[in-house]
Amino acid sequence: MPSEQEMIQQRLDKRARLLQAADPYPARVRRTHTTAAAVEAFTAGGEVEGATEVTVVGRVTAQRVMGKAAFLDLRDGSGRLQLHFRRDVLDDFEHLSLVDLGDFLEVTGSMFRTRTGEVTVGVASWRVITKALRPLPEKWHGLTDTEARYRQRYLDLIANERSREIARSRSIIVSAIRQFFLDRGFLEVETPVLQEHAGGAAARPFLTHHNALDRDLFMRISLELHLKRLLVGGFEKVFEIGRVFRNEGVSYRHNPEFTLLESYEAYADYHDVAAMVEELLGFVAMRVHGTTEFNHGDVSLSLKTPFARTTYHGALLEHTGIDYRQYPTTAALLGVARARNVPVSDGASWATILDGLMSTFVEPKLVQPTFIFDYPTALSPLAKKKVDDEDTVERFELFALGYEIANAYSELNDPVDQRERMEAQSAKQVEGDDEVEVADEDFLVAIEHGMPPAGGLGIGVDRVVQLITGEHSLREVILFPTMRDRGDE
RNA sequence: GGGCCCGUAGCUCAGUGGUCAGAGCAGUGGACUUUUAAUCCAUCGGUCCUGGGUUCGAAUCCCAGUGGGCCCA
Repeated sequence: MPSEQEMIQQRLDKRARLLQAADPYPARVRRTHTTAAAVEAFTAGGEVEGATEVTVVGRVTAQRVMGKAAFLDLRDGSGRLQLHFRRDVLDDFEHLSLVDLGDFLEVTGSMFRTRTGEVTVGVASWRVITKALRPLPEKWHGLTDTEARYRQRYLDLIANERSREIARSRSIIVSAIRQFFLDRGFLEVETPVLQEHAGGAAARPFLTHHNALDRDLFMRISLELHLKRLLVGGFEKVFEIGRVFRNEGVSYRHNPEFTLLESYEAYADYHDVAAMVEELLGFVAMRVHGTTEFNHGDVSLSLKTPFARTTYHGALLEHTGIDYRQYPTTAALLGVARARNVPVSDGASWATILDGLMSTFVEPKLVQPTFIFDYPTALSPLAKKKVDDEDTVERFELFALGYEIANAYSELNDPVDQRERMEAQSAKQVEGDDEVEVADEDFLVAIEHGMPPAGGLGIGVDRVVQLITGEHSLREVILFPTMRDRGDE
């Protein structure tokens, strides 16, 4: 019999023996203090031995048994507290042999300080409130196997304080973002995940099927087109924090589902949005770090306003010497890319090649937060063209630590222009490029009713968490990242 | 997409062609009434990721696959 099975069987036997005395999984437990509050109450009360009675609950994380006495460590959400069991005090002392690391206990007793100085509960009564059947990771080295940490995140959270800290930071970040927008009078909304067309971005969607309607539906790849419908409907400031799904590879940089924030503000333009993004990131950093300047390893990052600003054309010129306007045809630009050893897939469009140059030579250099303004029209079918230059649109992206954090436009609201550009994208799809914007007739009809001028914003929330926590891998900031099949079950 | 590294007990890891694959922690049995990585004695526990191949002999070498990580694009 495999040893893991043996250990489980031993614990099942203990569970059965516990059951003879009392249910080791009671529905109701008593708790007068968290472990942190118990220590606090003891010290606040002048550390008088026997004066502070507490009932605490938590998980057993260590056992030091010495014949007629035992010390156990109990951990709850607030911290850790030592328990002291004595045979001369407890008539059920022998039942401690039925307790394993990982079990949950409810313990009542009075606080004292041991001669080695540790605040401890002298246990007067106790019971098991959850019997665990499987062993936890090793107490000293914990769980380091990356794969196990992702696949069994609960074990990672038990074993690694850093993982708990990232999860807490993420929660603070998301609630800070929400508060930031609510404070500015934005309305938080929820729009459909299941859509007839997966629009608003260029990405492969997931396809699913509605049985009752006998109809194929796509999972959304962005929030954009429905939020814009709400601008048509008269809301002036809306935002959504939502999960989107892109049917692409998995790696430390990409997860097929990720969290996107989008906001739309009527009567604002992309410069207004840029100013708001600066404030937003500073606000979030203050909430987590208490400062806008912090270090990640040897990189010191400043989210202090204002961020650096450059243009798409200027940034590419600066980092590569390439003036892309000199290469207006696909063939010409392809020659430039090949000369620089940038791999280009067959049939790549002019816009795709240009994007490849940017992501190869410019983006990795952008460590401190940097706005890149004014993108080529061909890359941005939903952004408004510049007044004096129809090959360029009012769009910026924000980069930091070498990756994209935010993307924003002065939103295209001319329905005629919008229709032409969506149809041009659809034509590319017919040519075989499956990562293009899809024409959404229902959306076009909506904006034909009139969508006010607006500034729109998209921010990858997972990326913001990476930026603020300094985590290199997306899989560290997503609690349950998508993993491949282990293939053994 | 390409390159490199890794996968051995529940966990953390040794073991680079030669007896029956090891240690620590965890588990089990014993000693121990202020320990805290408790200590001491004894002991159980293995699909060496999977499948092929080379060899008298493979955890170890080779090939393929698979899962993970890192780097490059």
